[in-house]
Amino acid sequence: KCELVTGFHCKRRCAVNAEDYRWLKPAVTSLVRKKRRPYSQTQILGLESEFIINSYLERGRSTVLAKSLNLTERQVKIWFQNRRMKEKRMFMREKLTNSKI
Amino acid sequence: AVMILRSRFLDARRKRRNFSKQATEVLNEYFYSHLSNPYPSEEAKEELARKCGITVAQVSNWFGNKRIRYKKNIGKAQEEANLYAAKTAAAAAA
DNA sequence: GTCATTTATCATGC
DNA sequence: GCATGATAAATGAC
Repeated sequence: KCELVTGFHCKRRCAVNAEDYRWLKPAVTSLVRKKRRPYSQTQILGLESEFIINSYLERGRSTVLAKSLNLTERQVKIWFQNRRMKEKRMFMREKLTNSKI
Repeated sequence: AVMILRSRFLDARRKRRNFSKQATEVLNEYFYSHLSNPYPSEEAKEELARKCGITVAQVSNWFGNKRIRYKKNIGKAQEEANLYAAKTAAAAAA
């Protein structure tokens, strides 16, 4: 049902529902999706300095951060999720380049 | 310390290099021969990465960019689509 | 929570 | 000057 409803494609998890050429159709979410807005240096710095302390948000911390950085709680939460993925990619890359040398 | 880690990560796109002609050829062949559902499995990605001499992540990046940019053109890229369609047809015939 | 994606943006190649 | 590869926000599946 996943991509029939959402227009999203996730091969690994939804291979059963992979309908031909559906990926060409505009995703339902793209009609409503919030446009990507790059964060300011001030916002990044605030988020990064918090991430240094701990990569997982403490309870209630997102509220404080969001207010001080003029972001929504959801944006702060998602930023930390993406940031953890970034950290993982950086680690994998480091490991890859080291093993090749 | 923050900026050091940051700048080191940004170096990846600062040091960006275009893929080889052969690598692009392999990726395009897969893309246009799976145009109905151009989402290679993890295994297929590894195979493509090995053939192209790039990383799996780079394969994922390429398909992500290819899908969105193909969809944006839709018609302008038909020449390329027909080219690779004919190529795979010729390969199948042989 | 992770993670494969979509989309816009960035930085570079040529 | 755009084409191209990589990254940054944002979404959805699980």
